[in-house]
Amino acid sequence: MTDRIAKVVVDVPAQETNKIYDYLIPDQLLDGLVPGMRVVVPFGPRTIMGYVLAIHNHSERDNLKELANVLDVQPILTEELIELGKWLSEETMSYYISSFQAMLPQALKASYKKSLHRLAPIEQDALNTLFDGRDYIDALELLEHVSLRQINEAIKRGEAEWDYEVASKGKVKTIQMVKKVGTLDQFDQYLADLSRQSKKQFQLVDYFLGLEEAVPVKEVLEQNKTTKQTLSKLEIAGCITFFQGEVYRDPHQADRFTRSAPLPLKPQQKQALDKINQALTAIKNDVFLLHGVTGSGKTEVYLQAIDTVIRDGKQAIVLVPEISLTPMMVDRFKQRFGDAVAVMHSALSKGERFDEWRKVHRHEVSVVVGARSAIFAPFDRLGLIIIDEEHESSYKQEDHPRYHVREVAIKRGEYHQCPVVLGSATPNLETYARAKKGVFTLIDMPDRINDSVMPAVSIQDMREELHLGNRSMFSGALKEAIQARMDRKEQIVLFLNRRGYSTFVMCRDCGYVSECPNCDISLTYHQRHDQLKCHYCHHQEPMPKTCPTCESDSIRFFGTGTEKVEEALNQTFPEARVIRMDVDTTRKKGAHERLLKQFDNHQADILLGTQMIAKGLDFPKVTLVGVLAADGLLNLPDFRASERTFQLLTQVSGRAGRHDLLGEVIVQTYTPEHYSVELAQAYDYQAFFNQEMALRKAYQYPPYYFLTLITISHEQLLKTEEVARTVVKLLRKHLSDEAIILGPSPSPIERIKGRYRYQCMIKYKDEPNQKAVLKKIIEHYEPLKRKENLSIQIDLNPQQLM
DNA sequence: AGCACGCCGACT
DNA sequence: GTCGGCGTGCTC
Repeated sequence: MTDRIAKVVVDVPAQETNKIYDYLIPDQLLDGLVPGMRVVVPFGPRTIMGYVLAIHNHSERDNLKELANVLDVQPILTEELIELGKWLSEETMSYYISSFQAMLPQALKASYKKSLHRLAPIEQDALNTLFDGRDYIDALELLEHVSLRQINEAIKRGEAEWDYEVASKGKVKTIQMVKKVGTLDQFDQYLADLSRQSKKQFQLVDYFLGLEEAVPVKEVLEQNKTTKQTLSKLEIAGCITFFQGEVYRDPHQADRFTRSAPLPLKPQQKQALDKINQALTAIKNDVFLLHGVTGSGKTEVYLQAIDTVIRDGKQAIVLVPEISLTPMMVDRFKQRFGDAVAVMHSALSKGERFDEWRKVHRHEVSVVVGARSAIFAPFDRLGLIIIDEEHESSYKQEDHPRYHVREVAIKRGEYHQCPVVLGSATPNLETYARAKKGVFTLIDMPDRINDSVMPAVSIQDMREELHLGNRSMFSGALKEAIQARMDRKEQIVLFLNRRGYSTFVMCRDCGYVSECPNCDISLTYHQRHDQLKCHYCHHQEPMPKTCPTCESDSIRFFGTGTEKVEEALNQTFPEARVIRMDVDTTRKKGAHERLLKQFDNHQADILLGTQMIAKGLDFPKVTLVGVLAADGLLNLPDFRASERTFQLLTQVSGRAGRHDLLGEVIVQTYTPEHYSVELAQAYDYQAFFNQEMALRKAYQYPPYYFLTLITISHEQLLKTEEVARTVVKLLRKHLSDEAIILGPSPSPIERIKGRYRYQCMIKYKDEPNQKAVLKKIIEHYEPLKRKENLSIQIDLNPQQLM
């Protein structure tokens, strides 16, 4: 007997439905249905989408319903990805459906349409006339006009029924194509019948006789300067045929890339490549940490390792942080591997993303370069996974499933027995610790390939500047350095980790600070629109002219954002051309690229920006990098603050003097004696690692302890507190005595979007019970979750403690 | 998450 | 008496 039970995960993201359902496979679908396909299934009174995880020959239950339909011709998940999805759900405590959705492009999500289907004339006149010649009415439209009762009565009388339509969201783009189908005889016959005036027809016959493959109709018309009407004559004669052909929305279509050849390698690059190649030939799933300073030539090592992989007939995934997925980076891969590369990043439209994904799915490419989600590329012969800038926080997904791409990469590496390469100048502390322990293989690349030295970093103590009477945001040294670059026609990059104009607005008379009504956070002034904005819930309000409480007019801006720096730059250096780059100036599609190109063409002298300019940029004429306030990150309530500061300062310094001109870095700070500032100045990763590890050990943080962060939120403060307290109590009771449970305490931002937030943290070394306990707690609060909109979020190995 | 069922108060 | 509010339970 054939297997006819499909094991299905249904598209309902809820605790109670987070299980695998059994369906009977009807005869007509039996042929060709395989695991990994999307299906349409009846679920209660409606019809929804689901993923087939397996096909079995028996079920624990009887009275199974039948599958309604199949949405795919080919499976969209491989056996490996099905297992990976299940693992991901368990690992992150997410629903199965959420994991599978996260692994696939948006375009493969289901779209649902509910409508009323008229089967016979309806007694109820109002309802009947509403149909007005149609047989289906959309449910939303329907309910605007008639009551549910009337509809239900019609259904009961058998005059109508609900119809649930399930379709895939994304569309495959097609264009009209034409190809030759006629025989030579047919063409001859056609020519014989033509009148001598039909010049275009003769031309077209000629054209098609010399053509073997299909061509877009548009192209034929353009090339022959004719019209569809004329072309159709040949179709009627049976010489050619029209059809809809699939095409890719290719965002890089217009670009022609000159292919690049592998560059000669320096000894340290050769050594690194050799080690990776060894693992490639041995088919071993080693994890390498490529610790190489900025400019050490990591990318060329990646490129050449991938080359080996491709020549073996295998495939490679390259992950880069979203922010550094710049055209420059993409071009480098396109130049080396041409059409063998698919690119996936968030700047693509949903359709474009879908098409890049389909290239991978059909194995038309061997390399994917992309941001986080590209780790799920449906390759079947994976030979290598590379994660560049592995310390980047964007590799952790911050909503369900809360996965870290590094862990997924290692999992896939195990399955395919392929190496994973993590690259960084400032590795994540946990990664480096694993490398030192020998879990990962450490490869050092300490030298810059062009033998240039790292730029000198000088620290400016802003407290001293203040004592000297300098109340501006530029230290004397920075001001001088900027002026010098301006005089020499060189370029400058300035970095400030805060957008907007001011960080907060305060009344000098009464101390009033404008705060967001929904979030416990002060509002940021944005000069451009003269508005106060909340960066968390996007609330905005006009800037008050006088203090709302005491009506004094001494309401002032405090703190500094990029807008204010821009203004100050224009005042201090009136001749300087400044480009400001932050979320506010790059919101529009393509703005990011445009601004960078402008700067590259030296249409500006100063590039001023937030985090987004810290990575991957490489401009030959930049000889000065200024960090306006290194303390911005340092004072955040997060145990990783020092690490982030060190990483940021090092990354930013790497932007200066990468070429023949000597670079200089100036870091302004109020805490010059902080070790992450001092050691970044000395480019001493080792010392930083040692010092930070000692602190992590003393304060019981990763990598010495694992963390779990639980955030409870609710509209009422009291309820939030109460639940948080109970959660902690339950954890204390059910976890081992070795687990350290902190809290509950208000989250660093106690209220966001009108909801109070409390958190507690578990620090542990080995807690095999933890997930089961957490699951129990979640289940216990399930009713309250539905009834009062309570939310309990669990983040295993959190990267952000906010 | 929907959706049905069922129980209660507010109306013609 | 009927309409519609929402609390409860189920979905192979």
